[in-house]
Amino acid sequence: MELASKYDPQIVEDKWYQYWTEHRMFHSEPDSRPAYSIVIPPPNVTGVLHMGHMLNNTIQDVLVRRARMLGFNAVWVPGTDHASIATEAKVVNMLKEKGIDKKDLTREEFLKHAWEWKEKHGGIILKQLRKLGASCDWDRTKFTMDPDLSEAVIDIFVDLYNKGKIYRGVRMVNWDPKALTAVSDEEVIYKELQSKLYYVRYQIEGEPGEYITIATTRPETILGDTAICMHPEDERYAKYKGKRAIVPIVNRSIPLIYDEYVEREFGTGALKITPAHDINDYNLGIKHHLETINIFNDNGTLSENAQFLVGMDRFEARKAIIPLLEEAGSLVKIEDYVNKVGFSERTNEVIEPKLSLQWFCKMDEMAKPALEAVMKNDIKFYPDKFKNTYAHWMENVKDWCISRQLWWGHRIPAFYLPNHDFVVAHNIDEALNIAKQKYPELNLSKEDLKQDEDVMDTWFSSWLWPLSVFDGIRNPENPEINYYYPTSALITAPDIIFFWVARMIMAGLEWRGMIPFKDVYFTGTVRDKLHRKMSKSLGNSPDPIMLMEKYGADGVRFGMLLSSPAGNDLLFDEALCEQGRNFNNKVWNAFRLVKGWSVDNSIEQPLHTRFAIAWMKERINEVLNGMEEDFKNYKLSEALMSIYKLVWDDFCSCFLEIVKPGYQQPVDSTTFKEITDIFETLVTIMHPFMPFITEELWHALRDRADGEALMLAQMPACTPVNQKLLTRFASARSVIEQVRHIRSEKNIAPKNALALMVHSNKPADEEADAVISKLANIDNINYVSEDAEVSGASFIENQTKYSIPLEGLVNAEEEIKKLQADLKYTEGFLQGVVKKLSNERFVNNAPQNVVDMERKKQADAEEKIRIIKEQLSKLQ
RNA sequence: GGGAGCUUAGCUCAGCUGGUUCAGAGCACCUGCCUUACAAGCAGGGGGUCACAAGUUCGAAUCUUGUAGUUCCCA
Repeated sequence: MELASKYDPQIVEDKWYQYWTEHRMFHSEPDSRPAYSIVIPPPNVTGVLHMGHMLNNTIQDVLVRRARMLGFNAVWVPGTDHASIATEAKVVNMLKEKGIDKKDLTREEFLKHAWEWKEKHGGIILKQLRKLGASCDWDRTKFTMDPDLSEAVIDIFVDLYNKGKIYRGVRMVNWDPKALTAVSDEEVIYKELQSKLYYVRYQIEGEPGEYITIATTRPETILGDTAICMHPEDERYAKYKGKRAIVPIVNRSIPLIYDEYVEREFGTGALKITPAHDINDYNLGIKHHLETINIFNDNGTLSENAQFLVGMDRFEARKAIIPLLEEAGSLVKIEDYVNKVGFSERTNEVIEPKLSLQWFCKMDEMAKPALEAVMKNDIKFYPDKFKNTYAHWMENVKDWCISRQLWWGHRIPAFYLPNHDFVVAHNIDEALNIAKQKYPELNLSKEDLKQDEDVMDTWFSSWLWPLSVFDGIRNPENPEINYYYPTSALITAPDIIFFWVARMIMAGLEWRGMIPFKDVYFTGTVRDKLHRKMSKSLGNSPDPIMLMEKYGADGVRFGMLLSSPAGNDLLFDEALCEQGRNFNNKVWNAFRLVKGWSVDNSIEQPLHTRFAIAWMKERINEVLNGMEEDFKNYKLSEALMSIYKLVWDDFCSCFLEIVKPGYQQPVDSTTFKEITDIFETLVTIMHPFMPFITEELWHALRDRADGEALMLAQMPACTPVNQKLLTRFASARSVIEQVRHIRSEKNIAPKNALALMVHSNKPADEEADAVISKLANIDNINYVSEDAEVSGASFIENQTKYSIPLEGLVNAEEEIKKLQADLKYTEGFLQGVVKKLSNERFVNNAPQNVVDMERKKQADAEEKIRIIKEQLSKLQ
């Protein structure tokens, strides 16, 4: 069969993915082997594959595939989360397009639509992951709103409530006026904005002509002002103590208060206080018993309480209030100002601080052991710089607002009674029982109980993920959770360290008394060449599916991994995938070469081949040793690079060139078998990185039975490195390079054989010489005495002089020049070494081996100088 | 405003507890090659006063301090 000279991933990749899944090779069940488990950071069910997922999931797949090949019973649990806000928004939009308004639907009707949408459009991303080669155990696919996972979430809520760690209260929350729900602190993104600082004066009550001027970025909230605050030691305002001021436009009389919270240097040193619409003002309001006037509706328009501009959007109102202030003679001036404004992570709407009744989860107690687990390295972070970030957050952790004013999600299991009390229970029956016991006199029935309308934050189910996918909440003693938990590693992005990583650790410790994972690998952010984050709005993100079609999944995986050291941002460039594709092609062509050879049992194995095979095996062993270390430290890019060089530089450029038989000549059978073994070893090592092409070649190298697969093969073990063998070969290779260098310099074609003189009395290394002869195309290696005449180009390798007789091709003057330059350099080098050695303090203080090293350098340099001088004297 | 990190060849990065590579890799670049696996290739080559300044040391890319630039996190 004729093999194409270009590798085509398209015809290979789907075939093998199907093969793996048909034989259920990704599936895992607990058994006697050690477990290796990873749970996928569940992507948003509405999501489609983007470059961040590509990076993240490629890494997970590499780790899982490698673990499998190291003899672990490896499982990678896939799934999605229900993404309350995003999904609900999608469903609302879809309904809108159909002419249906969410307001006209009951909760049940809406949820029916939402589930339909989820079944039809949700989870595309999981299908896309297959294209990447992800070896997820698809039989275990989970969704955060599956019945079992949902039950676990309710259990946890009830448990925490009963422990007093969940409470309900009125607090200032981050309100998203577009999604019409509260969001947690972590879901607010602060951005710097160019805005304005408005200076407005308030008349002092009963003092005509006396004013206090404040500065604000939000003049529309003046309508809700209930105080003005100044620093108690600010002399400018001391005279107003006990007085009141008049709020412009609404003409409300408000107190002047004094608090050290105020920064005297900022603005005018006088601060207007709107307790309903700013967290700091809110705290001051509590402290000074101020009135709270909420002037906004939930959607961000002004309410009746504002009295003016009622119904107008807050940003419109900010403009519209200016003429009103001017009219009232209150506007002093407007300055440009840069400030930070919070935006909703999901909707990108400006967050409105809002007082509302929400459910909160207490964090401080749970945070303590979770912090300790990371600080004590029970859980290791890669890279460990994220420990700092983690510690800082954990030490300053605030209670978690877990209620969302949405329908899509886990409904809060709180049931309200006619007397305004409530009970928390797993279901309405249990709630009724509890309520009856508490209030026997009320004679309650189910109809009297009203369940809370809100759902929980999506992260309130995700934080249970490592436990709940193995049913570890409902059945804490089941064999699966006992076997797979704690998971081996978590691969995630640093931007969800608080959302998710920290809370999973808390949950693991709270409900299982055990950390949820041993290692956390933080990937970098995928950015474009201009260092910009990839985003839909910028349109700078390539479509991963298209990329895989263009370069092959293996090529893209290679490209993603190669330049993504842990925690470092990946500046994505298609050229990286191209490099991956080229590498695949290289491997493919190496296979074509070997495949094309005929085998002859009757011929002997040549000397150079024997040496090359011994060396190649040792090089592989060396790389395996290095990779073990790399994986221990999650240096995947370095592991991959070492394979890349092993395959390309050592195996293809060097090894195959040595063992390659002459044109249309056969190869001996011993060599052929050894080469096949080596090739097989190489694809085995490469497999976790490039599963498709390696599986294809593994099957092409030898006949395999149905059901056999490389992905189930064992990774070769490594042994201590035979450095001597490697050095011997490296020296031969260096001679080859120098001969080639001379060829290149003198324009001697590779096909013209040369003779090589070795000026040495040492015994010949026949194997090495055979290799040199083959690769440098030397037809004659002669050992001559050290001081024999040199009639051509020469070089020194490892204290030995080599020369190539080149009649008429060598210009003596040029040779002299080169030698003189070399001499000058070596003498300078020697001088430095001698200086060091003549420094008594160095000789006395430096460790013995360092001093010895310097002595050896000195001896080597002296010897080299001797050889060069000798050579020069002959030429001159 | 507070905190953390980063700054090594054109680009992206390695360089562990200071003393072998007189600083490494990949890509890019330059030169010569369509050599019968591969031009998605082969062979050869050039390129960095390790951000700057001071200090500790016999010796610093590696430790300390400061300066500048940059990224991220928190408020």
